[in-house]
Amino acid sequence: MGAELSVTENEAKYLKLIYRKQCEDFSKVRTTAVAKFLRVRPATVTEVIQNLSEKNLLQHRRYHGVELTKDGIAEARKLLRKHRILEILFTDLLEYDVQKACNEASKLDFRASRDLINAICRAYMHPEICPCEKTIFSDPKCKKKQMVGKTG
Amino acid sequence: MGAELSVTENEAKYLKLIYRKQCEDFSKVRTTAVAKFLRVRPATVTEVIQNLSEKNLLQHRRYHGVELTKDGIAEARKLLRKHRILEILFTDLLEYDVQKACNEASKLDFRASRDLINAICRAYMHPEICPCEKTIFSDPKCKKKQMVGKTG
DNA sequence: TTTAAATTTAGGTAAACCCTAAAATTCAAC
DNA sequence: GTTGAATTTTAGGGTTTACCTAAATTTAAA
Repeated sequence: MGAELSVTENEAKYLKLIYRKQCEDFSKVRTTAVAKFLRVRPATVTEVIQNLSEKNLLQHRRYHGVELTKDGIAEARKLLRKHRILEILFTDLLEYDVQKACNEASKLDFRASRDLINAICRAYMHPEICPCEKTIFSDPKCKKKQMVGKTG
Repeated sequence: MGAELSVTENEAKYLKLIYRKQCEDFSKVRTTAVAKFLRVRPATVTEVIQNLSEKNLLQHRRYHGVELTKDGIAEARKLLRKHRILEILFTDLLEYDVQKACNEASKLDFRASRDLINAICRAYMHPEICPCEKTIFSDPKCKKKQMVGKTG
């Protein structure tokens, strides 16, 4: 819970990847696999993992892999929420296919403000799954549109 | 025309600013004014200007200000097209006010792909002015939607 | 012509990412 | 159990980006 240091865009990329592998695919996160996927050297992956660990977003047992902390999971979900809401926008409004939508969303998700994402979420009636069927995490600050006039 | 080096996000910010001041407001671009606006020191502005000059995006006469080159103007317009198309999206779909739309667009414009912008452009029927009444530069690759079936 | 304001140069710092080479560790096959 | 291949980590660098301060330099207005 310590004063959380900010995450860079690159670190965010690792966080999303780790979350998806670990929490959604239930597979082990291997340094070499991550390195291959991101086209960097294993030593680079270790370094980033150590940085994320210093920011208390994951725990790292040398040679034994990583585990996201509570904060790490929360951060990853915030990022994936943004990512997936953007995917909804791109498939819906622009008729992009899933792959293309995911690609574009990856370029923008980190930069998109929480407010912007919530506005898009509202415009699309608070979707609960993204085009690839993954769950879109909710944001307590994302309010449904106010009804005007009497209810019923 | 030389093999154009890529522009960083920060340099893109300067380019947009310089274009707006010089080509749209017809006012002189002063180092100190830019520094004040971007909250950096004048020496920093000079440095960035020198980098843009090395990339052939503007000409710099020491102590006498800058002038965008053909390439610089083209690059600035590409960026401002992206910025303004995003503004259209945010004011239209999300009912953002001009100020808010501009803010959010500034965070994303540099990262948004040409293809994405053109898809949004199409979805909004190829708008020609942005919410702040500035012109949206056109992209020759941005095709109108194909009509299906017979015309007329 | 002087001098205040604006601009540029010189010489830094820090952070973000990435690398290679070498060392440490794991684990699976003997 | 030992060993050796594969994996992972450490150590020590490198580059780029983006900033800064302090000291020149240049401009332009009084």
